[in-house]
Amino acid sequence: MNNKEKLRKAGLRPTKQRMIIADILLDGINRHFTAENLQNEINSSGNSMSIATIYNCLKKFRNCGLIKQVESSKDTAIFDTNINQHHHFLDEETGELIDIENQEVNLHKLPKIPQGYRNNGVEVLIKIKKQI
Amino acid sequence: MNNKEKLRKAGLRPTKQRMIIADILLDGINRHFTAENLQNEINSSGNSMSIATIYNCLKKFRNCGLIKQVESSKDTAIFDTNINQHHHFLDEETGELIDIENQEVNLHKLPKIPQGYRNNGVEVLIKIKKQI
DNA sequence: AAGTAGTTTAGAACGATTTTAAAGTAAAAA
DNA sequence: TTTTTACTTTAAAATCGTTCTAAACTACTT
Repeated sequence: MNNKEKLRKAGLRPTKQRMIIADILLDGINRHFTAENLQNEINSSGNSMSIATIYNCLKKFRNCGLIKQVESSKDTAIFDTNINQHHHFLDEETGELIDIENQEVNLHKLPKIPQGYRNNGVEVLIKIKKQI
Repeated sequence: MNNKEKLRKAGLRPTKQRMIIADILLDGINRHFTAENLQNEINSSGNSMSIATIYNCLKKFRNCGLIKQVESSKDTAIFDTNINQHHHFLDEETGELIDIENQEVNLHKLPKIPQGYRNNGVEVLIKIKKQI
């Protein structure tokens, strides 16, 4: 399925700007990035667009499940092109994130989901620190 | 150990402002809060201080391990008085966090920590969604 | 071809957090 | 003690990521 079809399927009108972003993000390669990182990639690709459009697009893509947003207490939002359930190492000092494939973690026992809720995904974060 | 001793032990000068905050936070009760929540509690206790002091103090307390900061992509930093390793349910729609005791989760298999790093704590986040 | 609903844009606005630099305070030294 | 020193607090300004605004534009439908 090409990117135009992916956007249509997600209910998003495939505008010029969204296609530029889709061509960068939806290439099957897993990566973490911020809105600013993406803006730089857009510019390097010879295109340009308003930062508001980039934020709008990231929010739409995320809400449609085309990308994920990583849970992180950094001051800048971090997005992830890996939309499969997976986990992360986090170096809290640098903010660096490293993917952990889902099968690398075995969650043997999980607590009961609170009454009236359903499980919507599990994320394991292993905080790591550089050894001296 | 009283709060003055706790601050001293953490290498923090027990100033009037830090004692006010310690008296609110270090009472052994587990809770999640933002800087603004804390300011409201300070005000309700008949005290007051600059918001800059509150942020400075939260950062110092966190760096000393007296409190934790929760990994969350919300736009407001969330702190946690529960400093033991534990986990959370997160309702992504409301931002509500619910504690999960460490023994409620059994991490059977963990990936190898990257070369040159050491494990600095594991946090499991179970995202939950209200059922319709 | 015309209509309409959704999208992009630059720039203003926003809100959480940090910085500034001056005044204040706790601890250490004399 | 008193003096000195280093640390802390403060209000206000600044910063920075992100969102809003409202006007211009564009994709799709009729």
